[in-house]
Amino acid sequence: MNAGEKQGRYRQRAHTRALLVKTASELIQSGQIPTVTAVAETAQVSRRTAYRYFPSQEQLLAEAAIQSARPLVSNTEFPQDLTARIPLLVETVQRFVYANQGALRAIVRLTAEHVPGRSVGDADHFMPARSNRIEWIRTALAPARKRLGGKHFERLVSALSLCVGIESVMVLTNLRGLPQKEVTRISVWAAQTLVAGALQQAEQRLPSVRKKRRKS
Amino acid sequence: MNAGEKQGRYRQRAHTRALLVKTASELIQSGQIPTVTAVAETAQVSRRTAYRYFPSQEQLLAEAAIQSARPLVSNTEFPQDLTARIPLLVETVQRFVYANQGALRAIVRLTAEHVPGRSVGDADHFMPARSNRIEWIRTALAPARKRLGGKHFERLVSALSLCVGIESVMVLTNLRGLPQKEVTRISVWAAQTLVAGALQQAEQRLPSVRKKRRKS
DNA sequence: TCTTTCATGTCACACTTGTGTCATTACGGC
DNA sequence: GCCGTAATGACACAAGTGTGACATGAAAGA
Repeated sequence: MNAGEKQGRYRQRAHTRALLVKTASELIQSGQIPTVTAVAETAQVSRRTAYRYFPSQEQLLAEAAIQSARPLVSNTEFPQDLTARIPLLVETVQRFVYANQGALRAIVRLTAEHVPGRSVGDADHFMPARSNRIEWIRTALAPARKRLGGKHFERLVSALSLCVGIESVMVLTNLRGLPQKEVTRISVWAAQTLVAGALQQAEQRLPSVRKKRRKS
Repeated sequence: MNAGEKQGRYRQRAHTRALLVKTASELIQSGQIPTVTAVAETAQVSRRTAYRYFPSQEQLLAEAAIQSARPLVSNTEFPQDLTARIPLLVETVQRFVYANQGALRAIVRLTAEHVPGRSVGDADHFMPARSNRIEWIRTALAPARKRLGGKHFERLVSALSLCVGIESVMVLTNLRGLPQKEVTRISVWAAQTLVAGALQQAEQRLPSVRKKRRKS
C-alpha cells in the first residue's frame, strides 16, 4: 500500500486542498503574489490549515501556478510546412508566457532553488514544474525528425528550449530591456535560424539523401 | 546639483556600503542566502544601517552576487577568427556559471520576483542585475559588427544571451536533465549555428559584398 | 575650538512566515 | 443513533522584513 488516499475523510481533504489551490490561483492570476494569510482568508480557511496542506508558501503558489497554467495548453493546429510551424510555435508559447508571467516566474523562483548537486536532507521537495514546453517543441519539430535523426533532433529540441519559454522572456526583458514585441521577434528569429542551421548541417552530413527528399 | 556624491562623510558611507556588500558576498559564496540580520551582524553593523543603504534584502543580495561574480570575469584573450571565438566565449561563460551556480541562481530568484508590468508604489527599484554577459557577447562578436550592421548585430547579441548564462544552464539542467558536458555542447552548437545563420543572412542581404569575403 | 551636521545605534511597531499545542467540531464507521 | 477520530480553528511563539522616531557620537567646517 503506497499512499492512504481514499481513507478517512479524503473527500473533505481533497475539497480543502483544491479550494486552496484554486483560491491561490485566482489571486495569482489577478496579478498579486498572495501571502498565505491572504489565500487562507479568501478561501475562508484558517491559516494553520493552509500550512497543513502546503509546507510553505512557495509550494502552494507553485501548485497554483501550474494549475493556472495547464488549461491554456491547447493543441495548436500546426501547418504542414516546417518553416511555418516555427513562428507559430514561438509566438504561441511566448504569448502564453506573457499571459501567465506571474505564475511562471513563481515556478522559476522555485526551480532556481534546486541546485542539482545536493539534495537537501530529508525534505521531500517534489519538484513540480515539469513544463510541457518540451512537448510543444517536439510536436512542432516533428516533421524534421527523420531528416535530422534522433540525436540531432534532440539537440535541436534542447537548443529551442533556450529560445522559448519564461527564461527567454526573463533574459530579454530584464537583461536587455526589450518590450514584448521585440522579445517575440528575437525568439522567432533565433528559433528559425537554429532550425534552418540544423537542417542545413543535416544535408551536408548526408548529401546523398538530398535528391531523394522529393519522395512523398 | 545632481547627486551629492562626494559631499559630507562620503568616505565613511562608501566604506560601510562596501563592507555590507563584501560581507553579503562572502556569505552567499559560502552557500547561504543570508538574512539582512545575518549580514548586519557579520559586518558588525546595525541592521537599521543595512536597510539605510539597501532598501530591501534583494537589493543587497543582488549587488553582492554581482560583485562576487565580477572578479572572475577576466579578459579572455580572443583569437581573431570569429568562428573560433564563439566556442571560447560559450565555454568560458558556462564554466563560470557552473563555478558560481549558487550565487547566480540566487540572482535569478531575485530577478524572477520582479514582474515588469507593475512597479510597486513609490519604491525606486533600480534593477541591479545587469550582468556582464552582454559585454562578453559583444566583445566576442565584435569582428562581426561591421558585417552585420548595428541592428542585426544587436539581434544576434540578444539571441546569444539566450544560449549562454545561468538561465540556459537552468533550462538544460532542470528541464532536460543534461549533465554539464552536454549543456556546454548544446550551448556551443546553438551559438555557433546562430552566428553562422546571421552571417549567412547578411550575405544574402548584401550580395555585392560577398566576393570580398573569401572564407570557405 | 566650537558648533553643526550626518552616519550610526537603539528602540519600537506592523506584518509575514512557519511551527507547536490544544480545543472544538463534524464526518464516518459501527 | 452514538462514538471516536480526523479535520479544523484558535492562540501562541520565534524569527525575519521593512519602516518609523529619536538619541548619540564623531567628523566637517567655521
